[in-house]
Amino acid sequence: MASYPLNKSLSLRNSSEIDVVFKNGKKISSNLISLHYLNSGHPKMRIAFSVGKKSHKLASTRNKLKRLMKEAFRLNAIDFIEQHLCCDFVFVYFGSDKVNFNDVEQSMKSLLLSFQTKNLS
RNA sequence: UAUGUGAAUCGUCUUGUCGCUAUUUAUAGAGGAAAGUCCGAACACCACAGUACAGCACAAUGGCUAACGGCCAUCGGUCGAAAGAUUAGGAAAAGUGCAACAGAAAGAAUGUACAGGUUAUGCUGUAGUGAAAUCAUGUAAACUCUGUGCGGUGAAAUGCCAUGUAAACCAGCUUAUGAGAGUUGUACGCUCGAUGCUGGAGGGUAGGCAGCUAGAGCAUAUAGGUAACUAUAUGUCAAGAUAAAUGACAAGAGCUUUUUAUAAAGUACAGAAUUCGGCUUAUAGAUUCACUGAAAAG
Repeated sequence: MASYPLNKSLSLRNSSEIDVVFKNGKKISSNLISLHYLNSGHPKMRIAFSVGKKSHKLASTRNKLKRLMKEAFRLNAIDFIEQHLCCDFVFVYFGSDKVNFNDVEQSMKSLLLSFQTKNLS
């Protein structure tokens, strides 16, 4: 199974830029995850993952959910990355604490699909 | 033996595929609590830290430690049949406050009954309530007193680089006879000192590097000590991220529960953020050692 590496250069790190995405960007959501995105004019696309502190109090569960999202994105986003979009993406998880990887992956797939169709039309 | 008590340890593992972070490109990569941020330090800056008051903490005796409000030992109190557990354990003849219920009354009080005594009252004794009833007593996890200790801030410290017209503009006040600033609550003292303070209107940054992982380090052995702990020798280097790496999937094994040897379900608490020593709280399950001998059973 081929997949695309997801390293430090692709991640969106600056907190103020993430705030900008939340404020001015558009939003799509599936059953577990929502995606905020903004055409930023930055040469590379950049991605961040976020889990709310209010809904998930323990740091370890937040950590786990972020990793699950990351993995789901990494395994399913090959076509997505090859388009070389100049966008910033922020994925926000709002589901419950107890999920397995398959659920997250399904949700991520449907989210990416809906983004594609919206973007093409 | 079960049960009980105490101390200590572990807290899933292996293989494959795909990935993440660091850099030496080959290796390494989350805990016993990484948590709470409750104490004590290292380190940094402010007079390498001053004085007085205020404030805070602690409190049997002896020891350990870099230090402590921590730990160890012993004595006393309380609980337990025992092994053991637990203990904010100085002072009430300096003063103030408080003392449920009961009781006339818990101190600006002194009632009732009986007896004694007296001309009579005051007075004396006994009874009853209560933990305590008259030179009161108890209480300091009430104020207080005594003794001892304590300067502040906290890696968002601090230093350097970059960016920004940034010492821009307007009004008022003040000023080397000292404005004002400096990290102790107040007063003093000390240091710096005109690039000052207040208001208005307007604009911009909030990024990087160091600090940042060799340390009161870890393991083993020997010696001293009842112990906490200390000394010596040998070996060893073991995460360094910053919207924050340490992951996902598949297969197998282990453990627990249910069950019919198949099989099914479960496998805690929880995620480093400058670094150490403690305390407190959360925790499925497993292991080892020492000790006790009440009731009940053999």
